Amino acid sequence: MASRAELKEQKKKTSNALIKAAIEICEEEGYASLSIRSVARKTGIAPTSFYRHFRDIDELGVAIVDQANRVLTHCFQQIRHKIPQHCVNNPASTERQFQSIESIVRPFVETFIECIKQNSQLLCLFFQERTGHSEQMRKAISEGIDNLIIILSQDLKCIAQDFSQEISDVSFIAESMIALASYDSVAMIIDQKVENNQMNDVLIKKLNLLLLGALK
Amino acid sequence: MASRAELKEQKKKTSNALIKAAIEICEEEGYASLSIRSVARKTGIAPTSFYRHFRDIDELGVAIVDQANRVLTHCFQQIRHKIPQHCVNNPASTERQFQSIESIVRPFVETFIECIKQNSQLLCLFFQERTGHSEQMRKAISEGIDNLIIILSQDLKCIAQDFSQEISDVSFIAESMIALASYDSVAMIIDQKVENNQMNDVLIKKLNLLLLGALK
DNA sequence: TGTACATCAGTGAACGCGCGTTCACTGATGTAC
DNA sequence: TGTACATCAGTGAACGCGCGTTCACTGATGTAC
Repeated sequence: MASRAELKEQKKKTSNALIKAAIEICEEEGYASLSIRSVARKTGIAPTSFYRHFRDIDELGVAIVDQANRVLTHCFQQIRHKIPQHCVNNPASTERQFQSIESIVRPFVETFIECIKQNSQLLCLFFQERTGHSEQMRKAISEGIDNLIIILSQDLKCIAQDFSQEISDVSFIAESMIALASYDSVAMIIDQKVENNQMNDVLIKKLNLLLLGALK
Repeated sequence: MASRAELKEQKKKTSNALIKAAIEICEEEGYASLSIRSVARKTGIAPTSFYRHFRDIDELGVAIVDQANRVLTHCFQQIRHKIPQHCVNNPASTERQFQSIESIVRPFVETFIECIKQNSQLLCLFFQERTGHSEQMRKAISEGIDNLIIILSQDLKCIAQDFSQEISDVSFIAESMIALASYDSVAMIIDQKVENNQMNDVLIKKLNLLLLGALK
């Protein structure tokens, strides 16, 4: 019935089930309350079976972070497609400048927030554990965010050329954008304040100001 | 020997000792790992004595947040004293504008980071638990940060007048400043990257850009 | 074709441990009469 | 001045519980000869 390959596939399924159960438990009780027994219980396997998949809870934590990294990388690729490669050629008026900035900020915020909503449990955990207690998770999260900064920086660089102004600190801007976006998003999810558009508008306003200073 | 008043004082001392011990444990193991027994052990009292001071761990958590709020409020009052009440009268040149912004950002960052260093355990916990699992703590922290935003907003308002430009979103700026500052600070403390001045410079750069966009 | 062995996800019993919480108690201080 | 009672921070024994981890096991699949 079950060939060796099918067995391997079954194992992968169980691993994924463990990850999914862990994310749900974290939402309810926080990562620190996550236990081998609780995640095994939720998955429907014996506690001892956990060790067939992960060495300990932190190794499972890193697997969760890896999944979040994949989701976020895909999100930032979507953002790239929605940002115009070149905004305005040497925009003269202040109005045109502001338009140009909106054309970056709005797609960024809307896509990011949408992604957060679609993966609220996963990404909330991701950003919370950036400063959590597990060193392995912190490391994996930090690398993931660095990767996002690189992606976003490239987008900003392209656009910065239009402003005929050197921007050496593009990665600072990208980092600030991600910091502000995640800062607000996590609070939103936890407090269940999913007052959709208001959230978007506030964040857009903040990032507009940031880029206005950076690109002017 | 010990009068009723002295007894009351002694109780206060024990409560403070519990708070201090709790902060230390949180640094080592995180707030979620904090237990009644561990904090009693570190304080040198019986586990059962804990209940003479706090109903449960979360009530102790709120007491810790209260202390952090006092420290931060004092910090922001110091910042107020270091920021010029009026920077430059209708600054004409871009250079003068930039100077004016630096005169806000630099004292803010230097005073804030100094305060974080002086109270690293306490404030790290404060900003980490902003999105933690205890609802009572989240509420107390949120109120504390709102208070800081109000203080900083008033400072910004005074200065904004010099730019002869209406700034309705001053509280957004204040919030962003605090968000970016805490975002970087907590990571710095946890990773023990206390590379003093580099940290300050990066944060000053970020906040300069933010205010440049906001005040220009 | 048959036999012996290897691999491997999953199991159930058992362990020792730290936890939160209860309970009745102590011993010092203050108060009522 | 003496006696009885109230208050209250701190104690130690005891409880039941969930935890991480160990161990020897099962039962199905694949492989060597």
